[in-house]
Amino acid sequence: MEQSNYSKIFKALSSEQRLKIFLMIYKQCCNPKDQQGGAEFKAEEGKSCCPGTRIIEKAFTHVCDCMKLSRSTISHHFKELQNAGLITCERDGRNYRCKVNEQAVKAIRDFLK
Amino acid sequence: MEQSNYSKIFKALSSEQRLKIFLMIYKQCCNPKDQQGGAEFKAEEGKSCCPGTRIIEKAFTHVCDCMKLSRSTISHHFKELQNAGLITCERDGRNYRCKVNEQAVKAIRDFLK
DNA sequence: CAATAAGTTCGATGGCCATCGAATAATTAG
DNA sequence: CTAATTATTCGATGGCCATCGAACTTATTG
Repeated sequence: MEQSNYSKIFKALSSEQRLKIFLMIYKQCCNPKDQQGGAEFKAEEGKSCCPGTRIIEKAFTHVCDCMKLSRSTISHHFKELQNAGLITCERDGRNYRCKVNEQAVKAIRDFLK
Repeated sequence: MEQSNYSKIFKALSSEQRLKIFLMIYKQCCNPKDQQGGAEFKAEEGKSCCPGTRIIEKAFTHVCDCMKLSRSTISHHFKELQNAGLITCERDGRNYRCKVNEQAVKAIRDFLK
């Protein structure tokens, strides 16, 4: 991965609020046992597959419930995370379905290797 | 390491120019074989120790030679990298002696583990 | 259809930040 | 001491960005 892509990823994670949002999603995707109380913030039965591609239903709504930011700001942060390639989101009716992008996770892990 | 420290590190690396400076120093410290032509950008004989704590002499000057930025801007970037805990610098007379902070490198490697 | 719910888009705002050149300080060489 | 070299500090500037509320769109429910 090129330097400019890394700086995009790091820029996306340089906002403390956005980092928090990303880690909420990441932990649900990759370490479902580590969730801190947010019992509902969990992939639905039958919607998850292998670790790392677990799909989060109603991600937007749950993030809104957990943070003191306006919905428009959170919408903006989701967009930035998508633009940096960190997450992928789909609309499902009125709701959001989203997952962490494994390629980006691998890139972060390979940085400084 | 706490989330707010991670966002500081990522903020420091979110500027493309600053990322480039950090990687120049990092590669000299940790992978001296990987240098791209900058033959002079190398720890002096007898000044280096174990990998990861290799000391870079005249880092500031060499970075200035390699980048199209004013010296004042580069000075600013060095300060930001220090504030984020990524590098440590000392003055040695008129020159700069600097090295990568292993603790920060470890933190980056442990992110998403 | 009407009402509610979920996200998006827009415009404004305040603040931070990358960059520069100039002035300054500190050190070394002649 | 003087001149040259090296890096810092300062003030200005232009641009980007996090945040908000309001208006809007789309989808669901009754």
